[in-house]
Parts: sequence; structure tokens; C-alpha cells
Amino acid sequence: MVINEKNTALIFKAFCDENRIRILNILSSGEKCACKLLEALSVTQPTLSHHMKILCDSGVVKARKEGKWMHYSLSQEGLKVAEEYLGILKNTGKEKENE
Amino acid sequence: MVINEKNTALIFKAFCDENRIRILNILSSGEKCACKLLEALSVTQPTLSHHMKILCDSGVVKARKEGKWMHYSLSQEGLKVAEEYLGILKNTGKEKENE
DNA sequence: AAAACATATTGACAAATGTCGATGTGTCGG
DNA sequence: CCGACACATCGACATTTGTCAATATGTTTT
Repeated sequence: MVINEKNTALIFKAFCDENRIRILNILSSGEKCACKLLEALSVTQPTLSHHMKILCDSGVVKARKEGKWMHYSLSQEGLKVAEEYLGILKNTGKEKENE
Repeated sequence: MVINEKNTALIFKAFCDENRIRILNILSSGEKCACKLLEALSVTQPTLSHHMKILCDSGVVKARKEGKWMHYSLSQEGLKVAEEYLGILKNTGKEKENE
């Protein structure tokens, strides 16, 4: 996939909503069933489903279906892409500081 | 400042718009005057001003006034906060993979 | 097959966001 | 002091986003 401005913005959409940050924080303690996430958040089931779609589309979360349950977990690859972008910004910017 | 979900989402607002990614990419090559950014983007001056406010509020960009010019540059501290959050997600999530 | 359950999709709606033109504010040069 | 300039703010508007209730889809159990 070509990494252009649009794609980069899409990745970071994962992190720019309060409820999605809550979801990511929960997932950081390991894979969770959608129903567990629903318990932890003050949103309805369709709203959770909506956020999970955005998180999966961004590549930061991966989904696994098991019978009628959906299990979600953080994607190390997705997080790496986000982290690497920040790393590039930091490093190319650093040399230019205090010029 | 307390780092809660709301603040975390605020930081990442910097990265979730296509034009702001363009601005950040440009700033990665060093401090730039607002007028230079305006040349590089296909937006009007008020729109640029709006994006610069969001970027500064998020802490990822810092502003320096010099006469009638505004100079913007990446904030290493701001980028570090964002990077550290991703690092926490990655590391706490890692141990739990393939369980 | 039917009922119960977990999740996704749809449609509606209010709020937030990105954008612009018009205008305001502060700064410099004459 | 005044005009020109750089940038910020305001008001308006269309689009996007987050949310919900209602409904659809797919799976398990009885």
C-alpha cells in the first residue's frame, strides 16, 4: 500500500476519539470479546460495532471470529506503522532544531 | 497534565486530517513560516490558521512569533508523548499475543 | 425448525469538523 | 499616521462523525 497523506490520516483516525482510546487501552491487556468491550464502555452495541470497524480499517486492531463471537486484539504491525511515522517525524525534525 | 482518554485523543487529532499530515511532513524538514506552508497547501489562509491552531493545541507543533511572521516547528516533546502512548500499547499488548 | 444470542447494518439525527469569504488585529515601512 | 502586509477570528455552510433505535445476518441450542 502506498503511504500517502490520506492513508496516514486514516491510520491515526484510530486514536482520535475518546471511546476508541478506551477500547485500545482495554485491548492492551490482551484479546477481548466484543461483549466484554460493550460491558466496559457506555455505548450501545451498534456504536461499539461502528468503532471496531474504524479500528480494524485503520489496521491498528485485528478481528477474529469464533462462532458467534468476535474477538479483537491490537495489531503489532498496525501499531508499528503508526509508531514508525512518528519516528520519521521526530528524527528528520530533530536535526533541524535550534538552527 | 493528567493523561486521560480525552487528552490522548486530543493529541492524536493532530494526525487524523490529510492536510495536517501534509503540514507535519513539511515541518519535518525544519521550522517554516506560515506563508511558506500556505504556498505548499491548496487551502486558504483562514483554513491554514485553523489547522495550525489544532496542531499547536495538540502539543505536536510549537509556534514562534517574529514580527508579523509566525514560525511553526515540530515539538519534540509533543511527538514524544504520542510516541510513548503507542509504545505502551505495543509493549503491554505484545506479551499477550498468541495466548 | 424455532428460539435465543452475538454482532453487523441501516436510517435518522445532532454535534463536530473542514472549508471559505469577510473582517479584525497587530506590525512594519514610508 | 497610514497603507500594506501577515496572521487570527468570525459567521456561514456543507460534509463528516458519533450516537441511537430498529432491523438484518449468522450461529448455537433446544
